[in-house]
Amino acid sequence: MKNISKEDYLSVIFKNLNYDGEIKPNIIAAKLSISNAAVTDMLKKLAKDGFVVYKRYKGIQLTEEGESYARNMVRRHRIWEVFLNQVVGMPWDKVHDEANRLEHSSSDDLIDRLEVMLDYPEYDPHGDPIPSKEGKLPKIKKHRPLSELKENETSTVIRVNDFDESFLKYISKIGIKLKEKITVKERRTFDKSMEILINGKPWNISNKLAQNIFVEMK
Amino acid sequence: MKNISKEDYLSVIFKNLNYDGEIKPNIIAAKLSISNAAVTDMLKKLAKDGFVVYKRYKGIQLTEEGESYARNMVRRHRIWEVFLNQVVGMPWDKVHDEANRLEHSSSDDLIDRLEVMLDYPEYDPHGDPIPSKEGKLPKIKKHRPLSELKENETSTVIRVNDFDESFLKYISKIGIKLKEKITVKERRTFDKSMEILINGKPWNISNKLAQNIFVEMK
DNA sequence: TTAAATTATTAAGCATACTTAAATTAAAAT
DNA sequence: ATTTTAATTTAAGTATGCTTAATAATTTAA
Ligand SMILES: [Mn+2]
Ligand SMILES: [Mn+2]
Ligand SMILES: [Mn+2]
Ligand SMILES: [Mn+2]
Repeated sequence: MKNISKEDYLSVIFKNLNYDGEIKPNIIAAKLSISNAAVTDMLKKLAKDGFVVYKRYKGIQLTEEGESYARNMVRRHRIWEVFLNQVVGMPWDKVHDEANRLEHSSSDDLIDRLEVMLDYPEYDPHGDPIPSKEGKLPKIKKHRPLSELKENETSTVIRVNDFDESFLKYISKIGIKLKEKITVKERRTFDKSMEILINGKPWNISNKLAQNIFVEMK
Repeated sequence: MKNISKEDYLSVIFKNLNYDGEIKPNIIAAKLSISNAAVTDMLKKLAKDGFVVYKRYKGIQLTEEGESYARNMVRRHRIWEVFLNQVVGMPWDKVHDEANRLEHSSSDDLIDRLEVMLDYPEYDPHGDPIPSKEGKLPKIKKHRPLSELKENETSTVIRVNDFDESFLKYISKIGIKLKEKITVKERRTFDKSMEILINGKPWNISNKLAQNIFVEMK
């Protein structure tokens, strides 16, 4: 293939399939910030290429080929993120955007070399699992958004959403990182904001922030 | 800018300017393997963008902005090559193609980080000089193609053309690398092929091969 | 210095990946 | 069950970066 747009469509589809393995066009459009019409267009092409199953007005599915292509894109993305973070020393709030471009520009050979250098990492800097060359995903602990914790519950951060630089920058600043313990001290019904304890220090965070941080579900 | 095509045009123009700082469209077309018509088209766009000076039927020049953009592209390319070769362990015959894609997909910040990691390298794996962030090129020794050496002359390889994988693979195989000494034992007028000595071993090489290897001019 | 060859430009057309607007279908609300 | 809203598709159009064919200008050779 080798087509940045198509690769981005496949990644978005793969990462947003529902429990039936389907996705609706408007979700794709929203994630890619393009019109629904453009998505319809592209879905027809992807179907002709054999990457998706497309029937008008029905949920979109990935074919086996589409899924494996998409999974490989996710692999590329996350291996780049680990590499940029661990080897190049780029902060975790910068690696996602950089990887979003590099993922389309590297040979499988390069990705494999990076993986070896990194000694086969299983998770990216934000806690997302990295598919192996064979397409297998490592197990990831059950988790839920921090926003769902009850008052006085404590849990451990195991994943954060990685697509917004300023979000990551801010949570780093207040001491949130992977494996960090967080306690919810107070939940406010009015705006769902909460007071949390990190390293003994109290912070007020919005519901939207809490929705993008994921903690262990024991 | 951020446009792969335009970046490639600027690189090719920069690397192929004649001594008057000009280049003709057909050279660009040949280097990019596209039609002359496409080049005329794009030159108009690049002129409108302020990157080149374009007057119908005249030699093309880079503006100051165009030159600095192009120089930075060359910098990106060569830093990637060094990184891939030295850090990732990719052989020198593979790094050019990989860098040709990565050069368009990396932030200046990433390039600068790679440069620091590599401790400000001055030459790429093929002996080409790397422009500094400020656009300065390190001095490179005077050199000439191996094909111009006289019989029984010996000289040191300081640069090789990097755009053909099989060429690089072959010359590696027969022991040619940077800083290697080569002696010309015999030159044949018929096809300009020559017998050379590398590490005491004799090899027959074609004129075309010899034209792509550059040795010190003392 | 004229003719021939080469190079450059224009013109028309194509594929890709978008857009907005209008029409159609499906889903949700009453 | 009907209406309203939302999602999807179709249609028409745009910008980009190419193509080939025809034309024009320049360069080279005779
Ligand atoms: Mn990411
Ligand atoms: Mn990530
Ligand atoms: Mn190169
Ligand atoms: Mn090189």
